[in-house]
Amino acid sequence: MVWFKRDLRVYDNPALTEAMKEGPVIAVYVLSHEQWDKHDVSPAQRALIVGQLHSLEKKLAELNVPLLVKVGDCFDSVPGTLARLIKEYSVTSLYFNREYEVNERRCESAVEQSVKLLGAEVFAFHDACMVVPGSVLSLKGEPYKVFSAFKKAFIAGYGFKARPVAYFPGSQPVIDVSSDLTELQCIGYDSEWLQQWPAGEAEAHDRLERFMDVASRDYKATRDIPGVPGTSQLSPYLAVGALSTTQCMTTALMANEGLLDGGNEGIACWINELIWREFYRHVLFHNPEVSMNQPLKKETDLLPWRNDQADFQRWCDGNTGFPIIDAAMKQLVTTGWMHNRLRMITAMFLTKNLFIDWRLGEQFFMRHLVDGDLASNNGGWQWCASTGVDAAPYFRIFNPVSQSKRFDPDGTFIRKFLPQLASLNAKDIHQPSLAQAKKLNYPEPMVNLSESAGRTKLLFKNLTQPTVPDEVRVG
DNA sequence: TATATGTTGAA
DNA sequence: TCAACATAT
Repeated sequence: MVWFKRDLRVYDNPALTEAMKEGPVIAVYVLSHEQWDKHDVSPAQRALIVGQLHSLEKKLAELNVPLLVKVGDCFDSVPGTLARLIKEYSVTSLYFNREYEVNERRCESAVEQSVKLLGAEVFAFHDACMVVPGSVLSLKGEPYKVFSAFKKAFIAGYGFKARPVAYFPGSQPVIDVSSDLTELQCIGYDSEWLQQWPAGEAEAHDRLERFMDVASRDYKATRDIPGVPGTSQLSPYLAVGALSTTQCMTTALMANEGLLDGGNEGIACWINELIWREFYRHVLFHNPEVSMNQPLKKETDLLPWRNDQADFQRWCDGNTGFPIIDAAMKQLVTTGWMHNRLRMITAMFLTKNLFIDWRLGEQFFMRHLVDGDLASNNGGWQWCASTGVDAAPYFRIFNPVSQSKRFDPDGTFIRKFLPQLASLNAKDIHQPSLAQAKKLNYPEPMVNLSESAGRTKLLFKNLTQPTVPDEVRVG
């Protein structure tokens, strides 16, 4: 039996390939609303998972592998559900790919125990990383805390550490079990999202192929411009496992003469992003705090993060009075996705200008992102909040207006998501005057950027060097 | 994956 | 006047 999780694909799926070597296989997927709620899985991602399960059922059927979808109450019900199936179908061994989040690891251990008690064997594989997490260590045997050092070691070891692409399994003889997705039919989800983010491995592969063309020409120049669709947009497919990072890297390497660094500028730049994803997954593997709402830099939890509901709501709703922020938040809520440059700008604004707890922003993103992934989302937020490993230095605070002028120079992106500002010229659109704002019924800026950034710098500075600030020192 | 501010020197 | 550069946060 193969237990599917966030690896909803038949190509490059080590657990599936290995299981099918040994004998007749049935596939199972267990889901629960409560677990989705607890992990803040967005409606967009729920739809993509449901769609992907339907698509997976068809792909597996071509291999004569039946898929059983079981709906349980929560994580705790997973071992029992699997145990029931193991008894019902006289299963002798369970195959699955590992996950590294704390809850997922606990769940896997519980499953392993209960399966072994039944006398069945367990075979676990790695599919979510390009190299096994825990295998990229410094000479002192410690995990890397700085991306550039991690990248160097990752590249140096890639040749002998990289997980090979799992070969495509041949179909098995027809067995006397048929697919059963009836419990999946009862799962409520909003199928509208599937229009924007169609499910299916074929869709993911198409997008990868199309992107490689664009990447090699324009990625370096356009990847930071939210008004241009210059990024791969593959993250939703990576998040549900319709595609693996190994497949992405293999494709990129083929287009770059096997070079992990250098060669084609655009492709090398994208490979760098794939390594960031890998880095954050390794960081999550080594640091359980990532899965437990705690900062990697412990001392930053002493910062007096504000818990201002009204201000937080304005950020969520895109009513901050800063066009680039507001347009970005509209993009998130309406499309389930936000451009990476904008994720940094909005996160930096929430944490450094509004000084609101990064965890509120992290959760809001998870609740709306179709590509929500704990490791990547938490990594990005802790980078922006300066609470993580290799985080942005606390004094390097983005100015949303400067960023807007630099990365959305003619206001194309702002105009798309804030049509009320469409009439403003390229100069004014980044920061409408009070008169323009009033006329267009657009909110005034909710904070003074330099004052708020200055306060945050001071709070961080006092955290690391606790001294009386100059301003209140006498003499 | 920064920004604000101040200095310098060419025009 | 302003680009180029240095520097502090």
